[in-house]
Amino acid sequence: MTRAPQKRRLETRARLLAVAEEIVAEGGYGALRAEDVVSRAGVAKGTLFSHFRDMDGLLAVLIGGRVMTLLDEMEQTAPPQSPAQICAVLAPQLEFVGRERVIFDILLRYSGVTAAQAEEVIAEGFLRQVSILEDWLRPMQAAGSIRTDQPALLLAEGIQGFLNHVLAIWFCQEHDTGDSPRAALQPYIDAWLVT
Amino acid sequence: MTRAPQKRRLETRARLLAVAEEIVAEGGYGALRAEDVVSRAGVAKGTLFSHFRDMDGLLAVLIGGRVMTLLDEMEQTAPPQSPAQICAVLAPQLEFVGRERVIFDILLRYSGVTAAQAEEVIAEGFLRQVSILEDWLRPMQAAGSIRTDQPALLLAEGIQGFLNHVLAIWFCQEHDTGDSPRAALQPYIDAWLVT
DNA sequence: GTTTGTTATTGACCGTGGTCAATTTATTTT
DNA sequence: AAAATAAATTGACCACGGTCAATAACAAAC
Repeated sequence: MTRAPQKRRLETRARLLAVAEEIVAEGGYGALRAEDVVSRAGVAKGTLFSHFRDMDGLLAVLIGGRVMTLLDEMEQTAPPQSPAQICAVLAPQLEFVGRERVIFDILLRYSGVTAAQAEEVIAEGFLRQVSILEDWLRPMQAAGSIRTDQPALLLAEGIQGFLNHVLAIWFCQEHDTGDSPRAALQPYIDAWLVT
Repeated sequence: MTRAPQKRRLETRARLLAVAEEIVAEGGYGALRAEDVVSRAGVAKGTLFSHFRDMDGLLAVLIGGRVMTLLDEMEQTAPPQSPAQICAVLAPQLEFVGRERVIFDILLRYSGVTAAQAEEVIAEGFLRQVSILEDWLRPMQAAGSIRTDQPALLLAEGIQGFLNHVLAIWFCQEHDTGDSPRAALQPYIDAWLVT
């Protein structure tokens, strides 16, 4: 039987997260150093790693939070009615993840971690994204604007796959090319949802 | 004007690679330590990093070699005639990459590095895979066994995307479930290539 | 063979992530 | 309130990847 954490611990954790966000705001996720976090937060190094398994764990929490916000916003937009609109709605996420390679890495790594372990916001986020997509696709199927020969779930998961695919490519070509990941996404979605 | 490397350098490089392969054979890619490599190879640490940018660079060469072998084998099999056969032919690759997360990570990271920089076997491998797939899909399109409304190139690239997708999922669920990544791949390929 | 210039290797050194026995702080028991 | 138990924090310590000025090995020029 594990006890509830004491107030002090929650405060420490909050301070660590706040400081981390601050550092990220200044220099991006790639600039996050353990030493910096603990010194700014006024705690010892060990404390950080008693709150988060490792730096990736901390990153996962930070990034997971952002993802959740993005999903909230996504959920509140009007449901898209066509493949093109789906791409449009997904654009903010692509933009966010496309910003830094670390984000992409962390997302991929934590995307399916059994959410049994606390703080795995990311896994939850992925599931949520699929179910949001699914909820959009089903009406479109009913309206006959996309294919109906496959379950909406599979189509939704496939879209997620394509998202990762274009992002992977995006990070490889050192984005000197003017085209955005979103532009790359379009043809896949079109072909995938085709009537 | 850069000169050709001297014999000694080539020998050192060969020794480093040989030793690295040896260590990998013993404990997997995850067990590869710089210290071990250099001590077994009888060189100083700096030498290793004068031959390879970093550990990932070394891994990329090792893994790239394997991938190339797999592609060679894939190229020599009889061209598949159906989506199911495509999955079957891709199985060895899934099996290899699915073995260790590091493999997947490295592949993803180096998959599109401008092959201008030498030793980027992996980027080459990805392009090769797409073109092999493309060469298989075109006859299938001609035979009418798969969809013809999309260019073979896009279909090939999509397949690559699904490969990565199922692998990503595979690594998340800590593969305690009995199902292989290959089984997960099938429905996507079927839906993607559907007539 | 000696000098000069280039390539290859060296290894002490540093930055950073992560650990863990010891210590301090809080909570419960008597 | 004092003693006993548990939670939270500490910081010296280690492992490992990676750097770079110094040095050795080699090749070319004389």
